[in-house]
Amino acid sequence: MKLNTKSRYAVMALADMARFPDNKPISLRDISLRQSISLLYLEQIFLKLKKNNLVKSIRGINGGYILIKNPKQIKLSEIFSALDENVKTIGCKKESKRGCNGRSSKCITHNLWDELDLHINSFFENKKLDDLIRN
Amino acid sequence: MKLNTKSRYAVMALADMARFPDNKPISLRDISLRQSISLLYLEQIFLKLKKNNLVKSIRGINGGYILIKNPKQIKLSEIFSALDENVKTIGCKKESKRGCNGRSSKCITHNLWDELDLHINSFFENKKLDDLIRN
DNA sequence: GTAAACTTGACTATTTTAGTCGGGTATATA
DNA sequence: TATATACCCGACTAAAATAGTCAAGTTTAC
Repeated sequence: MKLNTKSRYAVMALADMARFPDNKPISLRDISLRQSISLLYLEQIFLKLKKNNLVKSIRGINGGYILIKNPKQIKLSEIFSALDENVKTIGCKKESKRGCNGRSSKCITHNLWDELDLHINSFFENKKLDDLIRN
Repeated sequence: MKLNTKSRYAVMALADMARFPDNKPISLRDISLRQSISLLYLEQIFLKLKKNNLVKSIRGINGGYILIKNPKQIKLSEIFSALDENVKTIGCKKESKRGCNGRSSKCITHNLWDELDLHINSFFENKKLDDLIRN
């Protein structure tokens, strides 16, 4: 069970940005160097973050990205959903409207995964970006 | 973020078994049919469950597997660790003794993943096989 | 003795992951 | 106004993981 690198790097990168409270644009190049994340990969990640209104971009020299919201208000769950991460952590195979695993009814473990899902989502709902940088 | 099928099927299969309180051996063929899981795949899974003392096997005709412990006492965490599922849900890349992502110190998100890990593990520690079949 | 059922290791197609590549466009500053 | 910096975007790909299958057993109840 693993979260993918895109999500992890997104959190890392945004946490990196959150450390600088002034509103200057921060370039991906700087984040790349500080956090040891491939620049090209960061670009991919930030396009999604931008599309989902977590950051805004300033083009050109001295450009970069700026956090749109206050780190105290950015939930980790927002970051994951910006990256199309499965909000559902697990699911039954070939789940149709009512069935699991190709059967016609809910499988024996169906409610379990729903519960786990809630459990994990609530963790990410309650955790803010700002929580990461105060340690 | 997904749990793999081996883990899911293991829980399904054991929950299936737990529904029959008498101590008769239950064949993988029956579980396979009831839960729509490939027989060959179940065999692979049950070898691990056996090695880790969650079930015992009876060979020959009318054979099958028997739960060793009471379903009230079987934690889901035991099942996952029997299948070598990463107990750690997430980790930093190239983590060395003290560093993450190839750096010389803990990364900015390190503690976050540790916390998430605890959060998820406690869910599986507290959930018993028996909880699944009383619904 | 034979069929049901467990045992074991090796193999493999498919999918996902974790990126890279190439070719843009916008803009601050010299 | 030239140019370097930095964002923009879709397509591509090597490697790893996943989700199984296959072959060739052994054991034991009937």
